[in-house]
Amino acid sequence: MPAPAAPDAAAVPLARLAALFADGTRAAFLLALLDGRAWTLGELARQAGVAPSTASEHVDLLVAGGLLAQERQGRHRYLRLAGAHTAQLVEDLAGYGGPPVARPATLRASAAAAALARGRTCYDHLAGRLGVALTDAMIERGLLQRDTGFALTPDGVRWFAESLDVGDELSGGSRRPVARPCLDWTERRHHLAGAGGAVLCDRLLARRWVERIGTGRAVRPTPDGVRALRELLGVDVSGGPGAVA
Amino acid sequence: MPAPAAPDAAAVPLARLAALFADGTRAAFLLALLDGRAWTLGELARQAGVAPSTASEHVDLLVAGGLLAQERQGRHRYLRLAGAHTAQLVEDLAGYGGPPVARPATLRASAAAAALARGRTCYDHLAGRLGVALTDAMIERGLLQRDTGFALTPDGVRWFAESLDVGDELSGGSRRPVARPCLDWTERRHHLAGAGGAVLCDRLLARRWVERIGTGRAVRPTPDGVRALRELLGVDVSGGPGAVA
DNA sequence: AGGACTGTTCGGTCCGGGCCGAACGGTGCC
DNA sequence: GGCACCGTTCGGCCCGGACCGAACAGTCCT
Repeated sequence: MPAPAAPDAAAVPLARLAALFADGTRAAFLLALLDGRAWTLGELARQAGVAPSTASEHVDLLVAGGLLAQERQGRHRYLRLAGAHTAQLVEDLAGYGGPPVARPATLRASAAAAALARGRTCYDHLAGRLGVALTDAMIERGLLQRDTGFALTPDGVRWFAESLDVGDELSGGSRRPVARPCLDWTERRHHLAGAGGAVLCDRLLARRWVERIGTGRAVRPTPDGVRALRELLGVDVSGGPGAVA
Repeated sequence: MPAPAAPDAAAVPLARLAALFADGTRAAFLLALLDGRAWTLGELARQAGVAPSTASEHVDLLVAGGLLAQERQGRHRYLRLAGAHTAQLVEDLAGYGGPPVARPATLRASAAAAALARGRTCYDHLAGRLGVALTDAMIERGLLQRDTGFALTPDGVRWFAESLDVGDELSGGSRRPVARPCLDWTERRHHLAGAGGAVLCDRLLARRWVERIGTGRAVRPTPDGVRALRELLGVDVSGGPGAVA
């Protein structure tokens, strides 16, 4: 009946897990990776402002701790969050503001989350159901190939040029891959990232086929956009009943 | 458009928060406090196996970090989690097992959570809807007073003696307070703790008016218990439709 | 008043770990 | 093959912080 003398055995694992977050550099890595992209080690190091050697050690810890998944491609080491569960935990910690202050109206919060699930930007491209729908449509129409990592087909390059007035941005001038898959936390599916994904997002925003909601990452297709995308890709991005205010 | 050179400003606060969890002793404190009781500093120190001076410093950090709330009473320093939001975060971290392995059947998990919300032991007394219902009933019938901190009325002492065969366990022989409020995370309301809460839980279990479900903290009233508690306190603890397997 | 007990402060020790630079190995490109 | 680039390993530095014991302050009980 008195206090159990055995210190809770779960304490050590908890502390070990928390220690992975308890460093500014690692926290910066995790927050950066929250966008769902796979970053290279060098990108992470630059983002956090540390030497590559330092970043390498941090990444080792995060991978060993199960928070990050890695994929080596040639001389690059791509890192991404280990899964949606991990992203959730990062967001929980990052979003913790302390309990005493009035909680931000649960209704508003869940509405905001739903908006993000429908459509949002992920770094510089489109994600959420909108991003996945566009990617699926491009694959279906032979504009995009889904081997290991996405690849734009010749038809795809032509489509970008003719339908979206894209010039030489996709001719490989930059070092950045033209098409790369990006895993979506809400959809748990891949969508188009890379230079192609970025230029797609850029053009859709420029033509006001997609517009930002408020100041955050959430976006939604406009009526014009719904029409145009149905024409161009045969896809319905209206989001179903009740999706647009 | 390239990587933003500014390291995410949220990284430092995140790391600072995580650092509070990133120590075995502090983690043990937080896990112990997860039961919703307010512990004294000495209890926490003994539980975690550290010197009081060490515990004092840890508690300072946790309070300053907003994870713990404190209340000084005489020579005691009572500590409890700062709120339900905090408890949620502790549980999220403690329950993180890594995403790659198959999630433990969400159905089972939510069923277990529901069982805990209905009724459970909280250290040595009853919590959940069951604990709150019993406490409310005792207050309504004048057995318990709710000033600052609970107090057992003379009627309450008599009720314990006559209805539950409680002898001198409540006559202040021990140093422990007879009645103390304990905040419930699922209900966000107070229920009876202290020696009175402990003896109540003890008797109800002994008479098999309440029984444990499996090996954890979850409990449920038995059919006998539902009958007896309706008679003794005029309270319905059947838990509504579908509450009992 | 005295004694028992709870918690705090302070000094001192010690270990872990975050950081860098230098050297090295692997990969891809010309 | 040569060269640029990406990442890793290793040694070394240094700071933060976890811990204890001793001394002290405050509270409660007798």
